[in-house]
Amino acid sequence: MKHAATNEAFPDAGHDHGECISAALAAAEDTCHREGLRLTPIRRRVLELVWQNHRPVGAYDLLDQLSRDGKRAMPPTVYRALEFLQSAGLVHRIATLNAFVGCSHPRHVHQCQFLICSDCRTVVELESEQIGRSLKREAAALGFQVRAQNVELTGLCPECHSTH
Amino acid sequence: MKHAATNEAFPDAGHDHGECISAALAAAEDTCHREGLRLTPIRRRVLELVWQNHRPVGAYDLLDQLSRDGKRAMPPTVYRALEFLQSAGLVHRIATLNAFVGCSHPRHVHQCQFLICSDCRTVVELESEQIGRSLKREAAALGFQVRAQNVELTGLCPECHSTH
DNA sequence: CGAGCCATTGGTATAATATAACACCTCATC
DNA sequence: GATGAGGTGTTATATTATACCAATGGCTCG
Repeated sequence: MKHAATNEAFPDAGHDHGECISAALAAAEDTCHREGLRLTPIRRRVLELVWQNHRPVGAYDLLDQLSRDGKRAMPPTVYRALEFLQSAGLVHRIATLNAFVGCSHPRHVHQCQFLICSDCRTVVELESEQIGRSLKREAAALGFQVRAQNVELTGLCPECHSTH
Repeated sequence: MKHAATNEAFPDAGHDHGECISAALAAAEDTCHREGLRLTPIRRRVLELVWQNHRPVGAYDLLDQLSRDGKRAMPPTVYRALEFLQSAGLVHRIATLNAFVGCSHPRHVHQCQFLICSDCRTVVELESEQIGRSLKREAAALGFQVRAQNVELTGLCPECHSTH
């Protein structure tokens, strides 16, 4: 899941995205095997479609694309696959967009923060332990016990920022 | 907007919620007057309904309650009021719940983090400058320019935490 | 083997959330 | 008294998500 020559977090236009996809699928096989989960054809296909780029995809977009595969699919099919993939940590839901992206760090549990470019819609997963801990700490100071974090930052990615 | 004798952030069951509501409405009058915005009867009423408690309310719940006022309301009415209130900083949208809460600190612009109790559904607005800055800083390190932050932490509030 | 069980999928229907588009009204201003 | 902007009423529809039931397929355990 290398992006161009630099080690920028943001995928540049020229990166080999096929590599992103195959890495994601390999990691998924891996994870599911390790955890005794079943990466069935539908689930695998949905994951592949989610990874078609680094932008969040809506469930109904996925549905259309699945249908184009030949067998017309119904909403529950997609939502079930997405639910599985989410619970397996392979896909994240972007709540502010009602859409889904592939998880960039599927091989380990993590708390992450999303950087969402409002221009090109690219999403990058920031993985700051420090922020995760700060949030927990500040919440704990009020007696609140955090179970799940959803952090979504909207703004401009380097590319879109520089061209405006 | 005092909550009981202690200075806990979490409203306890016994707090005088009428005071929360009237404080919120007063602050709204204030803000709108200062900024040249019109707090029309509908908008005021929606704000009042949003403040009926410290839990997020869905747009269609608000709609029902508005309708109970006598004049049956249609979705755009509520959504328009909510949009106005959000842009005036008087109401926040909780994306993970598709629901709305009154803003606890309407008198100044701020970045906030939501603590959402998954048990009693109470939402508290944490207002940590430090976290806001950390997020910006870490994003900036990747060349990302943050424009909006949406931070939602789900877990157990002190009350629900202690009774389980 | 075969009975029972559970996870997965297929499918219908519907729920829940949100917006587009257009008509009308009111008020401020020119 | 025309004009224009902001607000509201209303109809229709788009978008996102789930409830529910039937059928299938693989699995274990006796």
